[in-house]
Amino acid sequence: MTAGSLRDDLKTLPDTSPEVDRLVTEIISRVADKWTMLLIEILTERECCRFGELFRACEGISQKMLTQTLRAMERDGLVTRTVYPVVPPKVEYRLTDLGLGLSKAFCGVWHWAEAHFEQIEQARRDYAAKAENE
Amino acid sequence: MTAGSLRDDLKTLPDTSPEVDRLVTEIISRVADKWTMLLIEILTERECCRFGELFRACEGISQKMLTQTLRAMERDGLVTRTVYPVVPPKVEYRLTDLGLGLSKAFCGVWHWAEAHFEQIEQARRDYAAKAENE
DNA sequence: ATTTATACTTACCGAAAAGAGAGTGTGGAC
DNA sequence: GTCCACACTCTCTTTTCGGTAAGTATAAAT
Repeated sequence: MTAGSLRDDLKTLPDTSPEVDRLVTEIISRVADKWTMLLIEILTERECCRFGELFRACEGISQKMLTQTLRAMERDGLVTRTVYPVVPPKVEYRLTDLGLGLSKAFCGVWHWAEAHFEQIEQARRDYAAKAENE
Repeated sequence: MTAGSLRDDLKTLPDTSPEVDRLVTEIISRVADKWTMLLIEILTERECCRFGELFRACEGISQKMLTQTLRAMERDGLVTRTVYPVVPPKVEYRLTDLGLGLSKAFCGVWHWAEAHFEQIEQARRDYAAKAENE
């Protein structure tokens, strides 16, 4: 496929109002951050997770960020948070249908990134090499 | 479609190594920011743009951010930057095939967001209302 | 001689995000 | 009585982000 024909395909997408554009952009950048995506991935695979489980699965995250990210996802209707009134506390998270839909939509980007990350790394090396020769 | 069957679909995706996971996550969060997405959209529509044109099309952006974002995109191989040695300077940007591929992959997310932003806003209202009653 | 156009680059500053690490509540095991 | 488990929550510090505004280079137009 050439750049030209691919672009023609893309051009046929429906135009949207600038207002919707802004909303959509805001939602995407809200949702397309590192931890949110990782959590969506984990919750897609595991169905239902406790806080500590997510904490261990999401290596590198701090408790603070995990709480914050989960709260934002709950607020946006992507996950449900179920608290069991027991001691020690037990809280379960799972994706809603909305969250699963997003997970599916992201698959395209995920696949693209998987298929092309070597190209990107090569581009970065080329760029660095070019910069060095100047 | 139920949550269960949708999840089953998603589960059939190939597993990837944690290393690739990290790379892919890094690339996506690199690429999924507000300005990069907007620029990809504009360049998908307009094919070829000068700096000033992008500056005007991307309302709200500062010159600094525009330069920075374009440089990052160039570094990642998403756009080409062509400098014409004339005065006043003339520089043209256009998406590479890699950039167009990303544009296409993001369409899915874009469509999802377009189709569901009202649901998200409703979820946010519900969440705010619930928080207020406590 | 001065202004204009273009595409930056640089310096500075405040705001916002994020990490580290300690603290909290409570019931049951020891 | 003490400790542990779990899911936070709070504070403090560091890092990063992003905006403003000024500066640069140069040829042509006035």
